[in-house]
Amino acid sequence: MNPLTVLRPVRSGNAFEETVERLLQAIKLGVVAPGAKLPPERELAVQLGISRVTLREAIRALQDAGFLDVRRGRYGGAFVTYVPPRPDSGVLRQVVTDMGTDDLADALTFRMAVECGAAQVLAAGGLDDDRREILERRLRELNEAAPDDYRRLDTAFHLAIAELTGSPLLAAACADARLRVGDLLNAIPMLQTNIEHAAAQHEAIVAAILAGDAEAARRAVSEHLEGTAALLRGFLS
Amino acid sequence: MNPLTVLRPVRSGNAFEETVERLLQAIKLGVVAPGAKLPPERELAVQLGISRVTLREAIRALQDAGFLDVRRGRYGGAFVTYVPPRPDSGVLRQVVTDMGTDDLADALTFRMAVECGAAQVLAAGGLDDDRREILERRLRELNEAAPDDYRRLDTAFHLAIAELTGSPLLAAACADARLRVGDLLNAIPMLQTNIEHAAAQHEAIVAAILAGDAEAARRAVSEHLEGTAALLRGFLS
DNA sequence: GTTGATTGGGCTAGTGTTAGACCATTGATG
DNA sequence: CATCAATGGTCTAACACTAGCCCAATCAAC
Repeated sequence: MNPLTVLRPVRSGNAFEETVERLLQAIKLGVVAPGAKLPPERELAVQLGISRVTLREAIRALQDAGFLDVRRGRYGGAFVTYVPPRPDSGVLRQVVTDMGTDDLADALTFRMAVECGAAQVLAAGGLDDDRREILERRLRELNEAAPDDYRRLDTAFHLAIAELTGSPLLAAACADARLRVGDLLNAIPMLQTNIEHAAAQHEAIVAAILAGDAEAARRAVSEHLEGTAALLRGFLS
Repeated sequence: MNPLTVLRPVRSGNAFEETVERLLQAIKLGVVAPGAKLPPERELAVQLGISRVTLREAIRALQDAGFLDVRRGRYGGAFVTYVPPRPDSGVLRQVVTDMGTDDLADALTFRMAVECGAAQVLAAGGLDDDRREILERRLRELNEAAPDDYRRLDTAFHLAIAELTGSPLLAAACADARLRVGDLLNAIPMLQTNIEHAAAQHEAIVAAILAGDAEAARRAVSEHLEGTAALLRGFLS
């Protein structure tokens, strides 16, 4: 048992850096849509478990970097100005090289494991009617998505699988995995054939989960993610 | 997409508390065996990404609580004095109620997902000869374990599967999952039939991984963990 | 207009955390 | 028995972070 796995850093950085990273990824992932605003500072600071001062520094950094527009007064707030860049293979190559091959492989492996695990657990555990409906609604919304909303709703769909397991730890792990590949996914050009292919796979995933077939759910997610992973790995060679 | 999943706390507590928790679980899990010592403070502080002062406060707390014996001078250090209590269903009931049913279910679900995911990924990715040997050695050591070493080597075996994927993120997630159920596993009485049953399942897991059968690996881990989970859930009713 | 609720902006005092230096103790080695 | 390397013990100055408070701006409602 490698002690370095257990006795690993208890903190990944200072509170300011972690907060900037979190907010940035929330923005890039579309958790807060362009034009919408973040929760009020006082609320958000509580959610993130940090002081308002630290949160404000992070917001200030994102404002300076052009991701947010902060307005004072009632009905004010921190509004998202960032709009995802048009996917482009040049951008993708840049993002991949920025990330480093080791980190990329790590993130892809991690994502494969936790998302497959979540689908398996959800299928095996069974869903009540409310949860079935949520899952089906997410799928429907994704299928009807306008191109600009596709990434956001795709993320929402995948995260919903983890959230529906009822395990906050698992949901957090899947969210973290998604955050780590967020820039990559945003940079992948969306071809019509890819979208159709993905839609079929999404249907298969939902069908397997609703059928309570853990085996098939795992396999469907695995195949779905393998497509993305293979595409990204292609850029390493 | 639930914003609370993404905009969750960036810190789980202060550095001191997190460090105490980490060290305590490392001790309970047998990462540092009874009678052995922790790495020197200066090294350990770097590994944990904290200052020596904070680390020393944590070590002091564990010393006061009777888990460590700290000795000065060359060949000194912080020696583990803790020895796992004899498993006992009274202790188990206590641990389960202390933990709370929600946290327990969360931890078990999380563990099921990440360990199944790790086995699947490892089987699918294939192993070179060095890694095959490590996996086989862990299994052999576990099968030959004396009763007092069983838990420690069982943890080492399960963690090895995650570590062998080469994904630090995944290894960390599995270690975290294991830490969260560590107290529970330590409190489960080990019956001879259980050990034999577990041994057969461990063999099946390794066989599936070495055969590159992701499907079977996932299923074998799932069945293995389901046994423990069912036993623990029994204590909730 | 005036008001009032909501929101960001800023300040202060106190606590947590860090980096680095230096001291004290121990025990194997010569 | 003197030495010395390794280790825990302690101190300080600087920085990070927090809680709490009040101020300033905005705008819908009246």
